[in-house]
Amino acid sequence: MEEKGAIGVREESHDELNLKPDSPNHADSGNNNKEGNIVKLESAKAEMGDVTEKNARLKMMLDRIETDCHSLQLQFFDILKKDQHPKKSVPDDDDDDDAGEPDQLVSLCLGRRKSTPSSTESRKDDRNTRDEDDQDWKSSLTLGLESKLSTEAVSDHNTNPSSKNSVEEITNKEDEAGGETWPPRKIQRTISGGSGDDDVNVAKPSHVKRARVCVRARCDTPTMQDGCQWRKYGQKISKGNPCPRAYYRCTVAPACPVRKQVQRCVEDMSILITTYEGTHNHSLPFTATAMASTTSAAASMLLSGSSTSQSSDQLHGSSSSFSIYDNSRPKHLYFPNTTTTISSSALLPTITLDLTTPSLSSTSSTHFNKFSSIFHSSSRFPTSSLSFSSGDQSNSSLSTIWGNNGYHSFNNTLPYNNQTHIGSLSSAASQQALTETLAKAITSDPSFRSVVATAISSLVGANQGYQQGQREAIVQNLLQTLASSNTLPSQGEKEYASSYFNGLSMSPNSQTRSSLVQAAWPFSIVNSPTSIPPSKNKEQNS
DNA sequence: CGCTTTTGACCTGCGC
DNA sequence: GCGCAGGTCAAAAGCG
Repeated sequence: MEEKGAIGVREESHDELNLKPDSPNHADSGNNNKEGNIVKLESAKAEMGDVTEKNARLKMMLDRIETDCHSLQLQFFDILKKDQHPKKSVPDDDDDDDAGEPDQLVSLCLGRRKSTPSSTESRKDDRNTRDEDDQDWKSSLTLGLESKLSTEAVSDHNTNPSSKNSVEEITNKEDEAGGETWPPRKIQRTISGGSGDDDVNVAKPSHVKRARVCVRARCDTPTMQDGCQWRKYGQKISKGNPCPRAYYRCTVAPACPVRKQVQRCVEDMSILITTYEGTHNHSLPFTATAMASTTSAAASMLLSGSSTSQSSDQLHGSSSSFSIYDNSRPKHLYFPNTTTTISSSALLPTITLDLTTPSLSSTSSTHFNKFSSIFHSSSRFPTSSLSFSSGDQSNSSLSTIWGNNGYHSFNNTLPYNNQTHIGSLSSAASQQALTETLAKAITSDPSFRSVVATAISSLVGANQGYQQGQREAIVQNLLQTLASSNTLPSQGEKEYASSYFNGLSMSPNSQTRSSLVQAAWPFSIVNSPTSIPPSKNKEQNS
């Protein structure tokens, strides 16, 4: 983790400090310098002691966090397991979830449910090779920020070896498989069974190579500005939508395998549906990492959710994680008012982040109102419901995080997922409860942490004009504070966290933005200090 | 001239 | 097997 890295750096600096008195400059200086250096040495020693102490504390905290994380995952899994047995249907589950699909929908609702086109794209799959698919799918579920995922998913790794696939590993896999960073044809042949092709045999047969993250957002421009450079390589009119679907590939690096599809929503032309696919094999500018981390977090939620299948295959045995393959009733985590849908159109599992909820258009709404999700899955991947819906009465622990009105939970409303409870607690109590719950979620789920970090980062950058370093520091401090509130329940820290969210939400700038989506989400990078000049974004011209 | 976009052709998978 | 739809390729055109 980052703390470990910091520790290493600090220790190195100690060695340097110890050597300094022997430097030539030191020898040439007089008594004053000598005394000064002695003082410096003393202060350095004192600092060293401080740092050592801090390191020890950090290590202890890290251990605690990991322990808590593991136990929370176990608890979470138990809860989900219990939920499997009772009634199957979720009261407020929309028809679009269940109507057309055989009972294998995954509803991972992070807020208000909304029907999304992707749900209609879902297809069936009753393949016998599900176990292999599971592994391949999982190995493909990381998108974007490799460092984040690889470091933050430590707890995941502890319980789920299959989730260890970092982006690099995935990229290497792809490279090994075909010598190409993106061999779609080969993949397709592999997926389809590919019995005939010799060169395909290198790759393990599977029909899933990566996850897709679909982002629905209101956007006036032809494409969303996510900080990356894209080159359009195709355009198609898809059935049922008069608006053409444009195909882009990342051009930041020559061999970057990441692609995206952009299409207007047929129901609301102001909504842009962007589907990201693949993993960047290069470093990204901060503006791009915001989106990358968002998509990677979403994908990694999918990853963590699928980390242990409870399907009949029992491939991965038992573990502390839940599985979206699990043919159980919907599981609920909760993000306010962003609709996230997991589906499996064609060959790829897809998560849809819907940022177009009604609250988006309200200038009085808070940022986190735009951050709700539904994970909705269907079809091809025998899946269980993993729902973050606010309306479900049987939510998991994480579903208590955001509250029905999203960020309002941070802002003096009840942090309960259950709608019927909204507003039934006093603000102080709700803030405290919320903060504790949030802390648990952050410490227990690296993916969630990543999502929160991304959201906060975007808010900080967009609304307060911080530079990148400041932004990252703020985010880390905030997350650390929130995480600490779970194990070190300082009221001051909790208040800080709550007030911080209040501050973010009440930023006057955010309400004057022409696009609330952009102000509230990584897309706000357009106006952030580190954003890429418009001229760089060729996609604008598409 | 080099890069990007456009666009028709082609390939593949799926459903009937 | 056939047709349809999604996705990609690659030559031609456009642009700075």
